[in-house]
Amino acid sequence: MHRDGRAPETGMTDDRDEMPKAYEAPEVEARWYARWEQAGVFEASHAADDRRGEDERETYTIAIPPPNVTGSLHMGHACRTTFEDVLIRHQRMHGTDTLWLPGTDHAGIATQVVVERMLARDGVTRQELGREAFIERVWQWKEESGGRILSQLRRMGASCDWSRERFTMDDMLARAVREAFVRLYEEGLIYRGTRLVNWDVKSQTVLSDLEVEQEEGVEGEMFDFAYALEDGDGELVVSTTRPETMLGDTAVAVHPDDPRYTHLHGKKLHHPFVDRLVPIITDAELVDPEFGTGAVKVTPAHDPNDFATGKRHGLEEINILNLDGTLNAEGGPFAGMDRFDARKAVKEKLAELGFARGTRKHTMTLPRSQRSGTVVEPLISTQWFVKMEPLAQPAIEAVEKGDVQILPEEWTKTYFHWLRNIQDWCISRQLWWGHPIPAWYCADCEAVTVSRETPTACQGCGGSSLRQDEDVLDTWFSSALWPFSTLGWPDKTRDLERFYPTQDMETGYDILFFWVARMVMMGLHFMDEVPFSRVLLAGLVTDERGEKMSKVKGNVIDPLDVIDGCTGEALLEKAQRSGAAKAGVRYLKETYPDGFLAYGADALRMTLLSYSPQSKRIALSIKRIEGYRNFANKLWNAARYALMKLEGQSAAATGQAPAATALANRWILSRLAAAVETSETGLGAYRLDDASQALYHFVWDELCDWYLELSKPLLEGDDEALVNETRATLVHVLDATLRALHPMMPFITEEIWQRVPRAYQVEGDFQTLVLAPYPTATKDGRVDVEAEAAFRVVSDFVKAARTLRAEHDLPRSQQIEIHWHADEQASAKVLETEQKLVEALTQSQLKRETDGALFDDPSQHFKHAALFVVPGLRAAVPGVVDVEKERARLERELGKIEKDLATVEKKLGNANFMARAPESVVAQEHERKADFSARVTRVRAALDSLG
RNA sequence: GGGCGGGUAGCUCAGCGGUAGAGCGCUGGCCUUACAAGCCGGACGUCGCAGGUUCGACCCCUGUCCCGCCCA
Repeated sequence: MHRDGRAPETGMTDDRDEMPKAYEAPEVEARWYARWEQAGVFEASHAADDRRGEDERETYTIAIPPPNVTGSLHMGHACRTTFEDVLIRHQRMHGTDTLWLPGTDHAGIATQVVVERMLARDGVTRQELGREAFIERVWQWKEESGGRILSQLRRMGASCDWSRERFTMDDMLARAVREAFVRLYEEGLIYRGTRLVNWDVKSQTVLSDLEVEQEEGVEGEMFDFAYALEDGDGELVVSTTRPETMLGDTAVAVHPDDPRYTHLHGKKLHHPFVDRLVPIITDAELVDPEFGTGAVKVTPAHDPNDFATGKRHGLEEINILNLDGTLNAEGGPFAGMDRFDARKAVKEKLAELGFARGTRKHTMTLPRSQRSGTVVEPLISTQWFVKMEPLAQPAIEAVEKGDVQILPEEWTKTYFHWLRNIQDWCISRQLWWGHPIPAWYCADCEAVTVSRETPTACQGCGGSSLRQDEDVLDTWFSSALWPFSTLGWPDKTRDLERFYPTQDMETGYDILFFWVARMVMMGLHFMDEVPFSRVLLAGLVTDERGEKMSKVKGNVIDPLDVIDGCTGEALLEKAQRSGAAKAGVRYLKETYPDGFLAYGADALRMTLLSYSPQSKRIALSIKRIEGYRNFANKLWNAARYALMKLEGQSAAATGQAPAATALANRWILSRLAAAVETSETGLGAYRLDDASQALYHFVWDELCDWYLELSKPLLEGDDEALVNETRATLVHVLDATLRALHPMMPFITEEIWQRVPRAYQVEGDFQTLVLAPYPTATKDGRVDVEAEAAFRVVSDFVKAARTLRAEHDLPRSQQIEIHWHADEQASAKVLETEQKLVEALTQSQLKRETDGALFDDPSQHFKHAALFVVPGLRAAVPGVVDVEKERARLERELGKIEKDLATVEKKLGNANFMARAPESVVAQEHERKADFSARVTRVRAALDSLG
């Protein structure tokens, strides 16, 4: 803050040439996206472009993981969007024809629920409205508010090709879905079957195995009850966590070798509520004699294990449930009751009849619907399935052969494991909103007609009373086709030809099965080619404690809140509105009492990039975002400085490293080369953390902390050639840095770049950084080993002098004299040449001493001198020292060096080490030993001479 | 029960056979005309525990204890 009470200079100005002292992200970011989009710079080549001549550019394509159309941006999206945008922008700047294809997913259940809820407010149910009108209504909703998330992606800076935006319910994609369904059906890979499926009672639809989540560690209750033997002689006690299912019991199983029950084999039990005899069967697979009573009730229609048992023994499957979770007529006296009420009633009734045998606590796993959260009921139903095994095999091979690479690699195992144990995929859903199943049933015969177009006649009997299947397809079925359906498949379009297969698929590991694996299968099946060559899996974004973000916990951080800022009150209000629990609200209040400042999209992007992709968890820390906001400000101010120095001068960036003779200029170009190199390697290997860190470190620690400071004395000098060279270097390094950083921080870099004087042009009329060439280590930087070594002499010297100043409380305002002596010619030369720079950075006058002996007994020659020793150099600052302080300082330093020396000596004294360690390692240790002992000698001499 | 990760500075996390790192936090000094959202310094680690391999282990192997996730 401004402590002198001056008015802040940070206000927005109309004049954009005026750069405010502090960077204002919201103001800048608001301006750029629309300009980019209008100029069409994000668009990939179109068919029309081909006619202008051969477009020989390589292509690079990412199909966006389509977010739910009902959704709004959360941190997971923000994270993926950033990663993808960085990859895309980077490729684009390399001149590649890049396509980032955006769109949304129709999200069957979620969307239907949203619209039903709206209808409920008007007191209407979807059933009252009717199917057609309801779907009409969903479309209307989609048009009005469905695209919110897409505008939020824009706010993140996502450089998608909006001219190719898709929606999984578009006609084009619907056609692809029908085509895929019919083909798979014709190939025998889609079939209709009666199976035990997962039923979501609340949403009233079947779910695939993947949509069922197992809630572990639930405190439940094990209930024991007895079945009376038919012949009236004794009973058999069974246990269950779901007493109501006993109404569907069609057997009780015991282990064939269990001596306790041998006498019961083949006997029958009397069912207390329904008119049925329940046989006692023996089954070694189902029954664990150690568990409970060793007798297991069997309900084939409502439990997967019992279902299998039923098949083995030819048991009757009795469904006791209605689709809404109430008991049907099979429930006898309990018919019509809700499943949970029935559970209670059954227990009570059994107790009444004297069959209850007690309860005990039992920890269990509950299957819950991923969508509605309700407990899923297994029940028997006729549904459509995809036969997975034949599809899975090629998908396994694709990864084995390396046609698809999964990163981080450890996920490969998980991928294989799932595909090798794959179950058939239930794809029908009892919803209204979704792709209708292209199957028709005949009123006159048993035949099913599956067809691309609405059929007029039954394929079986030729009759015309056809009724279409009322179900729709699992949303993931259409998503599985996404990489090619979005490009026009089944037509052989120009885009399909040019952009399929895509290169990278970047998404959260949580949908590796849901989506990634299925896309690989479908891509291989329909296109004969993998849909993408790399799968990049990102971790889960959690709060800073590492806990999953959830509305109830109140720890959801909305990306837009950290981008544009949000007050503490607004934050609390939002959390409460979306159903945060008390503890959640408290957490929020304590953790972010003041809400969030407007950190900007660039800062959020850099933050997300900084986390290692190896980690399964990204514990997002606001402090870290703040750090990158500060980084943006740093960059801004570095630019302000550079542009100020360049104002009115002719220096301009050429897109090429200028010739440089001065050490500082040579050094920064060499560091630039290193930074670009590291960044490029990171980008290529999907180590965006390494890439962003390299540039961050370059900008802050090298460009700002050293180069800009060094440039000050250089630019103030009177050697005109040197001044020009420095200006040229300054403008070039700034320009190259902005280009390097642009994929990560698109907004601020563009804003600055527009003001950088440039002598090169970007193709097209609109001069934008989006299309500027990405820097390379060889063109924009220049590796200069010699300069780096020389620079190390300067920086070691400067740092030692600064430390000395700090330790002796020598204020900056106090000029000091530094007498120095170099033991090596090289160091001496560097210090001589760079004397002015060193003097400027240390606020001192340097005096070279040619006689090294002076430093053997320094106090004889330098009165009250503070001393420092750096590799190859010794120095004394006379007249500043408190003898005791200096002694303490030197002793500390001596201690450190001696410790290092001891370690090295021990190593070199080890015969085994000398005999077996590689030569280079031994040589290195020798070198270190020489260095350490030289320094020890010198510091000792300094200490001794203190007297 | 099977599988996969993780346990490194106060916090969040990199590193992974040859001198333990970053950011934040802590701390001392600075309003130095690019930046106090900053500058110049400093302190802080038996790298979960126990064995083993190796000249040398935070890193490889074995066991073990915690924590998380996925699958049954």
